[in-house]
Amino acid sequence: MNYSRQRELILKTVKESKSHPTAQEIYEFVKGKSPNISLGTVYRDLNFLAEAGVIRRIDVGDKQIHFDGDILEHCHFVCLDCGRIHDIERKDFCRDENKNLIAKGFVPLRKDVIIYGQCPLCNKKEKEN
Amino acid sequence: MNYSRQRELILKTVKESKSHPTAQEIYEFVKGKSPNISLGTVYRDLNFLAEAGVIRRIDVGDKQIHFDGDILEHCHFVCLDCGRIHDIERKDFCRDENKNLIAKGFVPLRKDVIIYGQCPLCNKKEKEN
DNA sequence: CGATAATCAGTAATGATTACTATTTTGTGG
DNA sequence: CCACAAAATAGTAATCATTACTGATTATCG
Repeated sequence: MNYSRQRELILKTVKESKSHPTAQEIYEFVKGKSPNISLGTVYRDLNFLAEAGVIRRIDVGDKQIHFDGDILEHCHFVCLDCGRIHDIERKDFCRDENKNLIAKGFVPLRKDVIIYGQCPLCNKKEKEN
Repeated sequence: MNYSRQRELILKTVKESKSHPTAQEIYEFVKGKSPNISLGTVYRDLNFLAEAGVIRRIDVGDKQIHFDGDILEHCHFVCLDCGRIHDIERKDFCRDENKNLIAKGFVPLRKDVIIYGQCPLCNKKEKEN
């Protein structure tokens, strides 16, 4: 039991892209291969795939959600000038963090680390039921 | 030269809050002290203060921007059940990361690290001009 | 005071995302 | 091969946080 034709196309597009595209950008690309695809379908399928864990959502605070086909652990560097999202390897981030980045020409200014999961209160509640 | 009365009130509200409130929540709170304040003013002043670096924006992907009066380096833990944003100390995050968190009852599932700054290309361009 | 700039309230506009509905596609069991 | 139920889709309308705009108000500083 595989994904539908459209969903497969959207998945392939995200997986093959290196640019962390938005839903709109993915829509514009897949329209070339499946001209009457709808934007709603792109959103629905992207959410489906993200929920299934085969792609990853990236929220960098530029009003649009970006998508990443690489679900292996890595960080992102967002350029405040051009807006591009660069992939950062784990080893270039933790321990002497900025050193490696700066050596590659990046100028890090600010960092956001967000962990998602279940908080102690909700975990306790769940265990009790 | 200080901030205006409204701006001061909004700053104080964010600084004294521990709950990482949204613009709407801040608006509702300050309305109690300055009843005819406008939502637009709250947004404008929050953006002004964030731009000035005295408060911090947090984008956790729940459609609303949250604000944090604590600008010292720390991470955030977002509960996928209740949506609450918990502060995480730096030392509880890096090195044996999850160990400390789990010991406190957190169940970490996913982590997003985003670094903001200038990318090598834009830095090069800037230097050339 | 008085001119000038900053700030504001209130409301309208924006734009990414989601919801909805009628139609089409798909898969399954006979 | 076919009928039929479930899933997916196109196209459009609705949502809703945020921003833009406008005319009025307030602060600043000579």
